[in-house]
Amino acid sequence: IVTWNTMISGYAQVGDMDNAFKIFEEMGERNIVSWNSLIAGFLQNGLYLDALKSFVSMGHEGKRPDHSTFACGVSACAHLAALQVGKQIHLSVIKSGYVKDLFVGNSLITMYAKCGRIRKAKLVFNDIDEVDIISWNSLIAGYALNGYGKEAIELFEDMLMKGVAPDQVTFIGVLSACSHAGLVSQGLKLFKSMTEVYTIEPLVEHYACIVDLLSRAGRLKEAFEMVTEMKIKPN
RNA sequence: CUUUUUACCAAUC
Repeated sequence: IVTWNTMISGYAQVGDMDNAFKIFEEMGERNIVSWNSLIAGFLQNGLYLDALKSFVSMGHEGKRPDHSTFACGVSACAHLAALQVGKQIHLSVIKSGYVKDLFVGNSLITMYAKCGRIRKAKLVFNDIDEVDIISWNSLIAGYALNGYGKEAIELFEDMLMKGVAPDQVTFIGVLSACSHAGLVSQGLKLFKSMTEVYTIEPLVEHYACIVDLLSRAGRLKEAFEMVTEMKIKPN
């Protein structure tokens, strides 16, 4: 079974979900990891509906999801903005006792945030005993997505005060928040601190946030200069 | 052997 499972995730990692699924169907006996590998594979390849369908099929076959399955199922709902299904899965998470799992908690934050339920996302965050960088990043990105620039920055500052070191994903979140909320000088300041204080090399995503920030503010000349002068190849 | 967070644009809701 382990060999078959490894093949499923191997195919998934190279983006070949047709063969991953073929292997899954052909194997005689499956365990929870077989299902998780398939569902995670769909998720990683952007096939969210297939991920969710597989999550449901698994239940129909009488298999109980574990923390990984739930994290993936909730994440699929997040990407699909499937709030009703997401809430249902949240209920079964509670019933099955996986509500304390960080991976599950973090995916719930994202799910509620992507469904526009930012207050609920914050509640889930607050309910987690020991949040990690992913929890912070998830909620910050959630605020950004929903246009709450000030809150995103406040959360970022809370994070720093708790001694958590931001990473590149954190900055994608805060910079995107600044762009959506029109916080131009804040955004530029954060971008500067990212490289100078936190010594994080900007990715194309960070430049995109700044170009977006400047462009939305009507500062097209500076936006253009940012594109032409950026250290990496623009996409 | 499997898990959660990651920008812009367009489309959809």
